Amino acid sequence: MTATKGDTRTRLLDTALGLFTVHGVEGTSLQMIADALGVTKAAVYYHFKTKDEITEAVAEPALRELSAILDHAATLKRHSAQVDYVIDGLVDLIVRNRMLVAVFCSDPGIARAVERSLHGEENVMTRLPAMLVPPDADEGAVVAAHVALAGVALAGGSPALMAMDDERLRRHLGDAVRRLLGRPRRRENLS
Amino acid sequence: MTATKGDTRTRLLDTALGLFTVHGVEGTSLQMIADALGVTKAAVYYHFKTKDEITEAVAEPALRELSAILDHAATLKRHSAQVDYVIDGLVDLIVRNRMLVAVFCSDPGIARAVERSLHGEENVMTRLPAMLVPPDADEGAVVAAHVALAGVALAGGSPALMAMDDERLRRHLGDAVRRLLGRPRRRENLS
DNA sequence: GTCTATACAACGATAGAC
DNA sequence: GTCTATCGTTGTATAGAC
Repeated sequence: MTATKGDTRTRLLDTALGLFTVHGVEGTSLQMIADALGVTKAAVYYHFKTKDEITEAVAEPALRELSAILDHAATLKRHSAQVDYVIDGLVDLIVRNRMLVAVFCSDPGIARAVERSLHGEENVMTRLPAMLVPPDADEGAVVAAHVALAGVALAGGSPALMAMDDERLRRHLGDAVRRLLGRPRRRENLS
Repeated sequence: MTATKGDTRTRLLDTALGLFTVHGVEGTSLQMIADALGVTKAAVYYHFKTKDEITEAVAEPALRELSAILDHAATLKRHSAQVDYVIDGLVDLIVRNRMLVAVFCSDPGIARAVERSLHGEENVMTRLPAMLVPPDADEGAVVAAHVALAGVALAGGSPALMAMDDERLRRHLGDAVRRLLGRPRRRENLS
């Protein structure tokens, strides 16, 4: 909203994300952000009332995208189509934001941000697993879904896999999730 | 070593773990630990030179156990036997330390501790995935192993699965990892 | 050896002047 | 919208009492 009002605010978020990826959220002080922007700590506080608000704002676009994926999946009729859509969307989202995911997965601040996530709706982190398991799923399937979600997020940001290019990582992660959920693998056109 | 020397030191670690599980590592100050023990901040500082040293010491027993599992697995001849042993041991270790895993997975301090992990040996976090994939594994298998490890650790500490009893969680997590690695499931005697 | 007292720089955060 | 000044608290550090 408010159209093109954010200039310094946008610069601030870009700078913060850059510093976060280098030093981590905890390792980045408001002073560092202010110095990098050429302003004072108090100037930063004008745009954001708290440090948590900054990390929240940095992560928001990705979370909003995830929420949109879930919303659209919910409109699909067949459950298998829903699962396919969510898997593809989630994997793509993670791969596209690798560094961001890597930084935020190992930081308690982002966990807080996700908990009271977007627009007060029901939490994204509870909608996700619920969407991946069929309505009549047994306990094992629920655990498998949690392993798949946690694993794909953390592995996607893993330093050991940073060298792999997006396309290959996307395919491998998708395969892993589908195997875990006991679903047939689709579109095996390449390789 | 040094036999039964640690009284306050042990109490301190117990207290710290308790506070960590409630407020998180970052949310627990040395002051809180000192107050809970009825001593001064400086007294805490006598036993540990830094806060990182405390989190490291709290996590050390579990990391040492994990290292022992890898050491013993390395002595087994068949690769499949190694994988089976590591999976069972890792899953059991995680389930037994659920809260600890949950707390430490979302904290950058523990990541630092794990990095320069135990006794200067080669890192546990690099030995683990290497042990799970066969020597001639393709790229997809490597990614799957990372997903399995990250997923089982994070899912094991997930609040959504806290209600599940140890035995069932252990079985489901083991099944998930084996399915992800494309291995046949063993000992399906119960259920 | 174990602790208290005290101090310090840096942190997140606030109030108010320009 | 940005500043200076200041607050309380944090992690870290030293000196010295018992």
